[in-house]
Amino acid sequence: MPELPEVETVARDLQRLVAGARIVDATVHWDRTIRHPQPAERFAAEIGDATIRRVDRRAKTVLVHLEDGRVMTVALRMTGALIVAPAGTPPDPYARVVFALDDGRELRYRDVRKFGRIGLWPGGGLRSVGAGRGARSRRVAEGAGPYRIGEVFSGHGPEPLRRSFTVARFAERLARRSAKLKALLLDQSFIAGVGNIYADEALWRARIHPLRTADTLDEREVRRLHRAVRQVLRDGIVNRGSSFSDYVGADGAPGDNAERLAVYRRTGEPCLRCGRRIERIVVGQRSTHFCPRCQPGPVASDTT
DNA sequence: ACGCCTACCTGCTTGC
DNA sequence: TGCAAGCAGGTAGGCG
Repeated sequence: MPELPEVETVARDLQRLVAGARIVDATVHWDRTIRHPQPAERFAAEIGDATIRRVDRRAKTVLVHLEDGRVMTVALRMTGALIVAPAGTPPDPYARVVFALDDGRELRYRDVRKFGRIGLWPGGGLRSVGAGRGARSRRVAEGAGPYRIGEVFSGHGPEPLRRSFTVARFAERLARRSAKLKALLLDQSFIAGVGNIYADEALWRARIHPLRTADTLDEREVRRLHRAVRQVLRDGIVNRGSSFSDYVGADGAPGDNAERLAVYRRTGEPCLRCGRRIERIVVGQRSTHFCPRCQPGPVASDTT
């Protein structure tokens, strides 16, 4: 999907474009886009006539805060996009939910692959977006109904761009885990917002092999990885995100970051640091790109 | 805790 | 040209 930088770009665009606008109508073209607790049939009625106060982001989810305190969450997953269309823009066959605004514009949720989900939550208590198995088992353990706010939004790891995400905190979390770094960076309960593109980019930047396990990093490597994760995400935001096929900002324009990536989808091309050809392997069923020279292999002792 | 698998969807690219 | 296989930015959930 859109990863952290793409979602951040969309949220900032929306804040600029639709904060203060009123939603006067909503049309759901694909029911399953609407997740619990609002059945799709009721969603349009529930959201109708709501004014948008503010738009921001948590992990990879766009949060649309309404004046009455309720929050609409939009998880874009793989191909979701939120686009503000000026009045008179021709309909989009991939628009799954369309919000009519009071000034004639439309806020369109477009999603070719239909993986994305939109929720509408009561005010007060929305804190963080649930991720991983932990979130569900916690709900069960507490005996709460499914999707009670607070539980739904409780499973995410730290936001990597916050000041509270320190090297020390990262080091402590890494030391407790024996998983491969690539898999760990993709785990939203470990760190929020990193996806396949930025995981590969961060590891290349830190000069660490994707198959290294978390608890084998020394202090300097942890520091490099911490810096690298933050830097690739910040660069992504500055460049308005990485576009390959579907991702666009809320203004409908693709981002500029894809052409600046060092390894992602650059298999066989020269490493920007050393010239060696970039390799592609599969880790946890995900495409993984790295430079075999700059990012030396995890084990040298197997055969010796 | 972790790895592996399937499912959810559609469209584009690649290879025969 | 046609057609099938493989691939894609994410994540939930089941099993071992």
